[in-house]
Amino acid sequence: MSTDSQSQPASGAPAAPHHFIHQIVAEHVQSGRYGGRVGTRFPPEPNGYLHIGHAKSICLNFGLARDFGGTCNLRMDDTNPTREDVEYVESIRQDVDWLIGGWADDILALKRVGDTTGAGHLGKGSSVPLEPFYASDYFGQIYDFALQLIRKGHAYVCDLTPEETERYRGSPDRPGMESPFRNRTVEENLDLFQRMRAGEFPDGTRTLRARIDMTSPNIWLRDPVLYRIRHVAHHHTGTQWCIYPMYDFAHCLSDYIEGITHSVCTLEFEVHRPLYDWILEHLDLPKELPRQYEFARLSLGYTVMSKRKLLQLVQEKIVTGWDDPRMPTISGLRRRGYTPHALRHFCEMIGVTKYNGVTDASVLEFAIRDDLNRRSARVMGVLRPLKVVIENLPEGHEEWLEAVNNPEDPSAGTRKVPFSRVIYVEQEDFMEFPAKKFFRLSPGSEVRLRYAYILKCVGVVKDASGRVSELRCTVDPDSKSGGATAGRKVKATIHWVSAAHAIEAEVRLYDRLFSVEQPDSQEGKDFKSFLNPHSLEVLSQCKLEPSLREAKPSDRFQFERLGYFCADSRESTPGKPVFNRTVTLRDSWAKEQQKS
RNA sequence: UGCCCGAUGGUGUAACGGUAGCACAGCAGACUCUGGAUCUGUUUGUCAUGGUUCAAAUCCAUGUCGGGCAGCCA
Repeated sequence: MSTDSQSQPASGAPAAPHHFIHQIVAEHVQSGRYGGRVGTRFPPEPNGYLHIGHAKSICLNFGLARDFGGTCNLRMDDTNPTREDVEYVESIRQDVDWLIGGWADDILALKRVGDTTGAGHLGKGSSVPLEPFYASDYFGQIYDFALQLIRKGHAYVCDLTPEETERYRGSPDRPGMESPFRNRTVEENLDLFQRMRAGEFPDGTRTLRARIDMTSPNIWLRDPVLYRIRHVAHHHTGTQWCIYPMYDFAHCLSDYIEGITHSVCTLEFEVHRPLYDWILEHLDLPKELPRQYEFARLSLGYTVMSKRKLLQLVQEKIVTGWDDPRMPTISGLRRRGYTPHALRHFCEMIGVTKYNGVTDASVLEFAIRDDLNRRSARVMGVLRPLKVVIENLPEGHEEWLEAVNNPEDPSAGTRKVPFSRVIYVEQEDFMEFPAKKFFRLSPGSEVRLRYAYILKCVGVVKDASGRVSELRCTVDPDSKSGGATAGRKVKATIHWVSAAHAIEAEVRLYDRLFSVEQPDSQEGKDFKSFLNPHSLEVLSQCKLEPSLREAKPSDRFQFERLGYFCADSRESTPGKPVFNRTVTLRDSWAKEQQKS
């Protein structure tokens, strides 16, 4: 199969532009490097939940493997037991499965439970129990590589304290100084390193360091630490180890062990690349070496993307958890009602470069609207009810009107909605003193009730405080949808719900979490001082059409004229639904209002 | 005053020495029983200065601006 045909979407839609990493891989495949094979990996550290920035990396790594008939390993980059946890590995597994499901699940490579060789198996349709790869599965092999480096004179045990190590390292514009322990004999280094492993020394007293160049302009080449002592249990390896390899040492070797060909990471690792190569090149490694390539991480407007900051929001209970629908986490977006398809399309739209830009939040909103418009069933629900009594309808009047489920998809069919003498309409669809260009209800004006009659406002009832509490209206009996004068034009159509038939439900309106586009790059100010106080609004007495009573958790709908909503995956139950607003519909009336 | 990387409309990107294109956003209009969707049109751009070349967003030089690097974090 040609790589070209594989990289074309099946639909015949124009191919996504090939970014620079895609081009590099294409050249390698063409020239037969790595035997024409492509192996990528997605290597999160299990110290937090995945966010939409990880989604970009997932789409990149799985997409590359998919385009070239390769595989992508899901690997836990778990070399620091003090901050990692199984809760996170489970959430990562779930989020990845959800995001790539139906798109690249046959690209996902896992490994046999308990296997530590780095051999992968495709996750889909496997008959043996599989689990993600773990860098910690290679601690044995990585330890042996460390011994090899020592024997070759390329690594030494250093007794400098952390503070001293920092001092000896120098600074970016000033060379470092060599450690007094740099010239120990191979035998002494071997002995000391083995005793480090045996647990003879307390935390922080010794490290294993690469012997490179303390005067290098690249700080990461100034005898970087390869191993540190940590007498703590590891979530995956238990108490087998009290020394743990650093990222730089473990990552390139994990890539090598798994047969990764293209190791794709974000820009901040660019300066680590010489070290990645140095380690692999100073070991006796028979297989072709993996290479590292870097791209710009995603920044998205009106949110933050660092795991540290997201963790802070969770711990300080500013949000309800990692899956709070306002969070940019994959689990939060899922709970908010985002689809995997929309997220993938978003990742395709933003591209892959080495430029650190900020992606406009409207791109994400477009992606989800575009997808939900095609797929979601339309229903009617009134968020802020205003009672309407239709005076020319008899008491007890009831009829069931036909409504279209999805104008974008005729196969979705139709349903019946109940109509009666007392209905609710949206408060904001009525203005006692209509603004310019306001086409909806006002005293004496007419609107179309969606799928029903043309309604005329003939009276306004106010409560003691002067607030409009009820509308008195009449209906044009010939104007029923499909009826004699159904074609009569009125300026607006509004949604409604029959009072007698409505179900009452809680609806949560979400808005951006922050009120400025870049909350974490405001000079001298904490990102939390830019939280949007209106990021969540809970409406408890919304009136919804009765078909929604049995909505199942995670069911998605378009509430006509309002937006897309999704039954909450945690708190919604059939019979008592709770809805989250995923995103509003585009609203040109709101825009019009903002102008004035 | 170290090293590495980057710079194309408001935003994100494409163009690989040969007509600066796409998407989002914006604006204007058409259509519409969702002020949705759809359709049409449209404003706005190669960081600067030199050089190479018949021809430069693209190659070279210098400068400017932005990002990254001094964890026993990843």
